[in-house]
Amino acid sequence: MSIRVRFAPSPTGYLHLGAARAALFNYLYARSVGGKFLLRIEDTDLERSTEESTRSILEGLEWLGLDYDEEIIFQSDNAEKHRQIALKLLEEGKAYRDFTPKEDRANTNIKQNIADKARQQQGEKNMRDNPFRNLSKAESDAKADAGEPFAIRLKVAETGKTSFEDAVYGFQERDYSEIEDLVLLRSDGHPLYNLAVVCDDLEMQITDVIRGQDHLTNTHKQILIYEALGKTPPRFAHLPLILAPNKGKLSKRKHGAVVSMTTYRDKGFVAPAFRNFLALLGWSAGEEREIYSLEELVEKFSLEGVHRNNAVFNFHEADERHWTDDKALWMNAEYIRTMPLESLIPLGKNELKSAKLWRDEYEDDDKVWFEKTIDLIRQRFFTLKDFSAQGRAFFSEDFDFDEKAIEKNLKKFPDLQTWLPELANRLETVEDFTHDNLEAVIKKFAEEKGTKIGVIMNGARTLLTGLAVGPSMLAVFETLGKEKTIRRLKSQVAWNL
RNA sequence: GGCGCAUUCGUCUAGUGGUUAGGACGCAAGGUUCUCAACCUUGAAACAGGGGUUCAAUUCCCCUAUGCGCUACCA
Repeated sequence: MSIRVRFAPSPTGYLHLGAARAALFNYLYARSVGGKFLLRIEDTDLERSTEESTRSILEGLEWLGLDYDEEIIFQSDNAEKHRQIALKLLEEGKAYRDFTPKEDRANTNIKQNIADKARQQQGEKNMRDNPFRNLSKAESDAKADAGEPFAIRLKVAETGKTSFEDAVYGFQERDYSEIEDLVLLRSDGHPLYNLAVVCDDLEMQITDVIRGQDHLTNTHKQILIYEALGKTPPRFAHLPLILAPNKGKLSKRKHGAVVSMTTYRDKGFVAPAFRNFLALLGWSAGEEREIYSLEELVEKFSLEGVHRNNAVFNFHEADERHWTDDKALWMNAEYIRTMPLESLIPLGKNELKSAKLWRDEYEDDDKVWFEKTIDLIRQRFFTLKDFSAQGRAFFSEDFDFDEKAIEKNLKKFPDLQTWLPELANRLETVEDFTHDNLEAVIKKFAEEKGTKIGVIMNGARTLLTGLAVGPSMLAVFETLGKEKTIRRLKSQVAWNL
């Protein structure tokens, strides 16, 4: 049977880091073995699920280039089937009705409550002490017929243990005494997660379940359901978690935008770069290398290469320069300056468009110029945003002057206020406005003025680009062209700021 | 509290019963340069602790510590 895996997010927010990586690993695994990568939206939590989230998740997957096979399954569509299956288990005596009134839980600190409760009743807990567990069928039916509300619980055997071989964590075993009679169907008739997952995975013919390690212990419960259903469980592979810098849980609520896929898209990340980064969080090919194309990841990926220990996503909230993981930032810059120019062009276009700097000539009469310019300035950029920010002066006359640059490169050398317009006149005479010719003229000019060439160049840089940093000035002159170069050198705007 | 999982530089990680414990990011210093990146060179930086097993343990076993997860009529 061919391999079938699924990514099954619940639509309660945007696609976050951990989920994205789970999706990526599923995708890589499926592609590497020639299997199918399916998508299932687990929207059974009606209160928290939103269509907006679903859309956001799909966008995130699309951005990462993780295309799925077949139709998307919405778990809520299958609720009735799940209910029937629970009823069937009840019928077969593998589950029972629990008439215990539903406990109202305050949703805050719920985990804490559970732990506290467990602490109080330590030693005396018995997972099989439900008074309705051994009710006769007649009695149970009678109560149900009388309209008493009930949940359906799986009847877990008194003794024994479940076990499975996890592809990442190895052999796992759990004693039945550690597993409660889990609820399959709520008293309001809604199927619960563990039941729904098992039913859907069965229906979708999933062969390998690859998901976060937070489900490792849930797996035992699910195996119990598979057994009750008389089905063979799929193979399981659990992934280590991605933690916050304090090694705590990385959460949407606490960490916000830094864990959202859309943030990276909107902040100018190149999708293949971020995907590459994500792949290396919890997996390695066992070689000293970090740049991998999607094809290479597919080729190299294996579950054996997945780690068992959690990874820290190392960002610094307070530090603007290190707002997200340094390695992600570095990788993005690496991609921007080394990816094939033709792949970068559309991304640059996109960025300029959204900054309202795009002109159609860039694809037409000025195509060559545009591509050359992108190629020139990409060398020192970290994100696509830089094309419209630091790169603005190349595409627009309307750019800002950096105060520090003015101070450092212009005002510190007052002579430049007359020299640079003078240089402009000199450049006017240059017929062939290219690197070598410009260099000769400027060198000579600097010598005449008895100043270092750097003073001239940096002053010019600030007048031409508004910045203190940037590409080699000879390249900038050439790229901007004679007319703009001369105009900007003569402009007194910066001097008056 | 119970159960489970984990533990190599700050972070991502490689690795082996005998290694100068390797790489990457970040950081620092130097070189190069018209600036800043890039690039090159160099540097600081790790096997959680304690017991075993062994001629030898970072590697195998146990314990402790720490972290994380699960322990819901959430997913």
